[in-house]
Amino acid sequence: MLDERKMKILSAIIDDYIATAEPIGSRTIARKYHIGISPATIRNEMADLEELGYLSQPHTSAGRIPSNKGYRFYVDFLMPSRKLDDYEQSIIKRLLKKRAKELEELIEEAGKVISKLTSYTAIILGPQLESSRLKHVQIIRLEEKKGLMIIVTNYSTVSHHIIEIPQNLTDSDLQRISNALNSSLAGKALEDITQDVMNSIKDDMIEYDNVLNFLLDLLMENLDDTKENNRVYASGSSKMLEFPEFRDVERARNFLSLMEKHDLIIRALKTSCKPNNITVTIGSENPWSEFQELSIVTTGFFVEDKNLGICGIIGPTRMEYSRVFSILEKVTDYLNKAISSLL
Amino acid sequence: MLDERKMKILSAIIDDYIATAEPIGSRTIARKYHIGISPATIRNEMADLEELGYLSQPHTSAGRIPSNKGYRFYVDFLMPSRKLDDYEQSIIKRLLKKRAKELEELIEEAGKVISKLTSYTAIILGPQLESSRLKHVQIIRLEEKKGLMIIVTNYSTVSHHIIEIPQNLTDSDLQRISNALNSSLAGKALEDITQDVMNSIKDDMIEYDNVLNFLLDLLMENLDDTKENNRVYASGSSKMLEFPEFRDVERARNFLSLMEKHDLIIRALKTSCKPNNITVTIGSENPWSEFQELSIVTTGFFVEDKNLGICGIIGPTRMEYSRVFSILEKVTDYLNKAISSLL
DNA sequence: TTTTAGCACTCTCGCATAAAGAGTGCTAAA
DNA sequence: TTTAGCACTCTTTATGCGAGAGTGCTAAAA
Repeated sequence: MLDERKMKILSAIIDDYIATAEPIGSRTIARKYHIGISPATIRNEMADLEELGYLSQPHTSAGRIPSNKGYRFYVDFLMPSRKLDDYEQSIIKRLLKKRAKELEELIEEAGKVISKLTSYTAIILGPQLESSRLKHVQIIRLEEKKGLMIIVTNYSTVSHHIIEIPQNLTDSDLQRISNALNSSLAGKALEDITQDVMNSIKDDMIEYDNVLNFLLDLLMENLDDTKENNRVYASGSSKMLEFPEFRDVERARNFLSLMEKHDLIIRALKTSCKPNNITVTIGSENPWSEFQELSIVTTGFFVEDKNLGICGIIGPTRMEYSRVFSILEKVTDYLNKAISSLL
Repeated sequence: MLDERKMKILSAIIDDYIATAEPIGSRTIARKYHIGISPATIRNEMADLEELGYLSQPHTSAGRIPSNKGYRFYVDFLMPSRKLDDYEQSIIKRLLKKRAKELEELIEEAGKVISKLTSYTAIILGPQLESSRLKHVQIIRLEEKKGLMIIVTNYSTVSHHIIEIPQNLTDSDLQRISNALNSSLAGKALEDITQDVMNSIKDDMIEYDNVLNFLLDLLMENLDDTKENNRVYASGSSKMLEFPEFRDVERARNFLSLMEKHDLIIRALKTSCKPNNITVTIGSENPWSEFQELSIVTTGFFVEDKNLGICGIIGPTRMEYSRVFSILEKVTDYLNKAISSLL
């Protein structure tokens, strides 16, 4: 563990580097942060901190910048906790006031708020509907052979699928089948609706034997679609180009094309996130090379204590962690409230 | 009008500039394109072309680059028409094979194909549902006071809205109201469903007088929502950073943040597009300053001769117009077919 | 009259050199 | 243990210079 003075110096260096993106020298520390020791002493301490792996030097005669280990120590022990200012408060509060009617809207809105307030890229994953319960399923006829299968969950998400209707079914058949499906499936968690459950329905409705297989298979398929609706809401990626980290076009391009690879993002966020806490993955802590120079901050959002999705922020490792934490915390807090008031 | 030789030279310069992004000198023209005259003569012609406004010079001792007027002339008169190669053909054909079940999917897919093949940003606007016909409307109860209103058009688009259901309505009331709405509204174009039409329904169903107003207002509102579903599908904007035009981060940032301003994009595309032709708006031909350095190529896509939306490409003014035209033409051609086979 | 060769001129780009500035590490004194 | 002093390193910025590319003009050739 570092002693008091080293921590003070490390903290000052990281704060300054986050603010300026320039390597920090001993003189700067002595001048700006009044620790009461001379640059020479600070230099010695800095050499120690470098040897311990918390700092590094871009070249011999430059100042120091934090290493990933340095950021990690900062986030875990040094980072000041921070209150939201009035502006941030008011923007976040509006989230709850918007009174969105559907979950997706709300989630998208939350993403926009996060990217607006932090200037980093907001990523939201979800809603993950495995643990949601089926509220309603209905088949409506549109044409002779074409129908609409509608699946509503208790989280107020609706998904619809255009399906083919077997020839010989009348409207009242469809209604009866819908009713039967509802009475046996409504209230069940999506993840619990397995092939077995489906089979037991078949036994109850032997009258429709010939067509039911077909419809149940369709329903199963559509439920799967609904479940794995792992949508990625990304917002504010163009703002990232304002950071000096992306002054190099090649880097900017890499970042932007990474943002278009939703599978990589989903994997990285899921790996990073422990839903109940706010977690940070700093640079090379992330196992995939695409994220080496980036940090990911994530936390889960919930409904009825079930993890519904992940709120995340992707930015350069030189990130204003303190600000990001405070904002992300508050936004998910409000998002949780907004979601439960939606149901 | 330009004489034969000037056109040859202008054409050579623009072709070369589109390929290399470097100013072209008289020697290059003489060497690469065998027009059979010496650099000195070409120089004279180039000076003329500059005076006429078709070319410009970045600085005194540089080669020439095309002006907007030059590009315009090129697109209107000089541009070679071009056949698609096998690769392009096969990618586009897959569009039709995909057999998407819904219009939105299809449109999104078309956007991806365009951006993949051109490397420019694809923008698709639509579907515009004003002229679509209502195929089905239904209200389903989800809870005591909560229901789902579903609107299906003859273009197979589905939109749903969670609504509040007046207390005193039974399920069979809902069904009866749904039926009544269907029989009086189904088959009508969305744009023809006006307040007057709604009022005449009220007359037919005086029994529900007290709640009907409320539901009809909701329906009206939701129909409006459905109509103005002016979604922007943008795809491939990160690829644009590969072009030397965006080697400057500031420009790249401007471009990317423009791509996030969907209202500006909608306005620009709508202004630019004459649905029945493929149209180009080059640089400052676009009235809004944000697009000064960009060109927009657009064309409409249709269903049953009704304009359903706009397919467009946004790229630097130094765009491979010939390639873009051929691809855009073919994609909308296939898109039109795919849409009509969807119905 | 049109085309071309020749040539002086202009401007950019790359490169080397130099000076300035920032910061370090080491040594020796406080 | 801390600090002042100093030599040293490395980057950044400015400057100058030559090479290269391209032009416009003039005068000769076709």
